[in-house]
Amino acid sequence: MSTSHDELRMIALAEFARAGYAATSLQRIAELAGLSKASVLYHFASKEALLDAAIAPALERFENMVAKLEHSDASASDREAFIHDFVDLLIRHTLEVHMFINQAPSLQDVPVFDRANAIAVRNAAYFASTTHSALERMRFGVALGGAAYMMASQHQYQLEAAPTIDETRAALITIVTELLSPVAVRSITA
Amino acid sequence: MSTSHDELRMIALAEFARAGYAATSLQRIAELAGLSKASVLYHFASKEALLDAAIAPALERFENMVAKLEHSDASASDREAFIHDFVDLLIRHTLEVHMFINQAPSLQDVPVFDRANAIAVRNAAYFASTTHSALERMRFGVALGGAAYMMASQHQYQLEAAPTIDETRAALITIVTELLSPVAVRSITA
DNA sequence: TCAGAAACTGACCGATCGGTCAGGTAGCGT
DNA sequence: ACGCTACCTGACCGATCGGTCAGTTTCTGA
Repeated sequence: MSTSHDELRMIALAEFARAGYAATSLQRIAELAGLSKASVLYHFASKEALLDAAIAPALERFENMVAKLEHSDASASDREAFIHDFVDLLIRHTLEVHMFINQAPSLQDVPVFDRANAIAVRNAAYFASTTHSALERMRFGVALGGAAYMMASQHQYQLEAAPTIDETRAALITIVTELLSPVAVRSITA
Repeated sequence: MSTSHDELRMIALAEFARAGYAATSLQRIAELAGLSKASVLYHFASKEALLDAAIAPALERFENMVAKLEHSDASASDREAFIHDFVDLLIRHTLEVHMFINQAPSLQDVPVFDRANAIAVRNAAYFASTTHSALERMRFGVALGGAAYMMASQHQYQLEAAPTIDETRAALITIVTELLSPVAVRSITA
């Protein structure tokens, strides 16, 4: 039925992520979909509504993850489960993550990005609350931010051999687990 | 003499970083500087030239760092020196880093961002060449990307106690050093 | 003092933006 | 065959964009 509707959502997401929300015109999306600009605005009330529809599903998933984490008993297995969910989110919603990493600050006035920012902050606040060490907090930030940035920007750094999805997933889980281990014994060789 | 010139460069950098290059109009920059739009274009031939002037210094510094690293003998002390330089760059040129992290993909057609991307890729290529492990490569990416993302986005995650510059520097150096240690012994507690 | 350079400005240009609207067209249940 | 609805369109709107230009003010060095 609403194939155009879904198609537009997917096209818009890809183009918003590739070229940026502000730099992507409705005209451009219409061309990519083989429609007129007026048709795009028939399916979505505004450009902002289109953005909302494009990233809301991933956003809700992230919201649920954080909510689950906040209501957990802070056990190691809960944290482990979160890491798996988080990495899975990065892999399955790379475009949305790309958008958030690369455009969130510029789009503070767009409501759906406000929501995304709020959840990211809640997530950061949860991890920050589990330690009093500034170093530890920074480690959390580098872990989650770095993993997200890595997925979002992977393509522009890939030289030859691109790792498979499974390799990527395994590596990210390993690295994030290392950095998020609250009292890990870390032996560093200079 | 050219106080307006430098002032415009700094204002533009701050606003480009805060709101995004595409979303920042020359009119807006002119207002912030207390000048007319035409005056802005008197000092800089175009909006793009203004962007170039704003981020070129940081870019050249990064270029020199990578060049030095490439011509080093790959000793541990060279890598250590690079890490210090890199973290220092993140701290001293936070706005430019912010711009690169958050807007590089959207601005591929702007020459100066092409240059920045090219250097980042060269940097990634150097570290990738020092190992055959996909996990190790990913660790490098998370370390450098995560540290940069952390500095660029720190402010939106800061809840109450903001760490001092020195704390931030020390923490970042520690974390990046850990992740970049090629054959580090890593003991992880589950 | 005065000429020329540097700094600055308002008015204007074509292009493009997001969004509106009146109307056309295709499919479908009856 | 009919009417209703969903889908789609070209033409148009006001606003804003980056950039140009002719002309004015301000600064400066001889």
